Amino acid sequence: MPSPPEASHDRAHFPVNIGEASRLSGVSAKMLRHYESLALLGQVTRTDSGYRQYSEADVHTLRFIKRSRDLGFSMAEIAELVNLWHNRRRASASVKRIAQKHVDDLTQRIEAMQAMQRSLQNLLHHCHGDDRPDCPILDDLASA
Amino acid sequence: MPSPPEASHDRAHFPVNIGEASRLSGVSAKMLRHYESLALLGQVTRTDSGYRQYSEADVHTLRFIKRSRDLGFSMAEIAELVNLWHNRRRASASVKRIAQKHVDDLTQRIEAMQAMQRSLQNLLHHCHGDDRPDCPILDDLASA
DNA sequence: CTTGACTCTCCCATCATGGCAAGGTTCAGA
DNA sequence: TCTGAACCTTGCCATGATGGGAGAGTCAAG
Repeated sequence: MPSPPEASHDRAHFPVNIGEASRLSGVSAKMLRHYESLALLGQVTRTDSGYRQYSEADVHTLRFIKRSRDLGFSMAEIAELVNLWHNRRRASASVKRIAQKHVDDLTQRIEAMQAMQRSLQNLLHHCHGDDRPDCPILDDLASA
Repeated sequence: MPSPPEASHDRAHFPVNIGEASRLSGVSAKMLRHYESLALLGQVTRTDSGYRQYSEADVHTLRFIKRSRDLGFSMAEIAELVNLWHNRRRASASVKRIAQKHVDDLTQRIEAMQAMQRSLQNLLHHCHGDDRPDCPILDDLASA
């Protein structure tokens, strides 16, 4: 008879230890502890010997956090999003406001980087890049 | 007779203290000390009482650093660039290589951020953003 | 001499993440 | 039952570029 398999990549039986929660969520164990210290997961239960025990709901929340990080939200924003997610009386406008602000931040940062890129590509274009010392890139950095 | 004016925004007479070097270069005094600890400025001379004294050449180098930071180069890259700038036997290819790598880095980061932006704008588009709780943004974060 | 502006060094904080060390726990196999 | 591997714990330090502040010393003008 096959006893419960404990396999990492298979259906886990909950609650799970931190390593398994990490594998299931794609978040490193280090970050799991960190998120806990940021109070993103509420009370994480422990075994008698102190091991953290993650429920299926915890892992769900961790996946939510992971996805939010992948979209570039800061931990402060994610804390807000998780709260809204867990609050059935939220207004979708609150969520949209956070997301819109993040998009605006991204837009600004992208534009700043594109401006750098334009300047640099202009300089690159003028630098012959051989073994001679003359270099319009350095000239620009030194004088602009 | 007007004695030397020491004016911040006028022609300074060198060497200058850190505050004046900061104003002339646009780099904060805090960062001047930091750059010194990174050995970007060589030996900064001191008065008997320990005040730093910046030469005109130092301020020129600081402007170079400032401009490089504004273009997004890391301090490690800037250290290389400053060395090349001060080395008359440099090959412009060395400079171009650094700049090209930086442009490639920027390209990658911009693309990553644009990908985030596309996803987010798609989600924003579907969220009505009113006082009802239904929210496709949260749905996506929770399930994707 | 006093006062205010300036400077000095040192320490701490950011933000999300990784690494390491020293020690305790769990479980499977011999 | 013992042992070793694999796991977990806490705690500290590091990143990169920057800012803030404390406590003390310096300088120049009044």
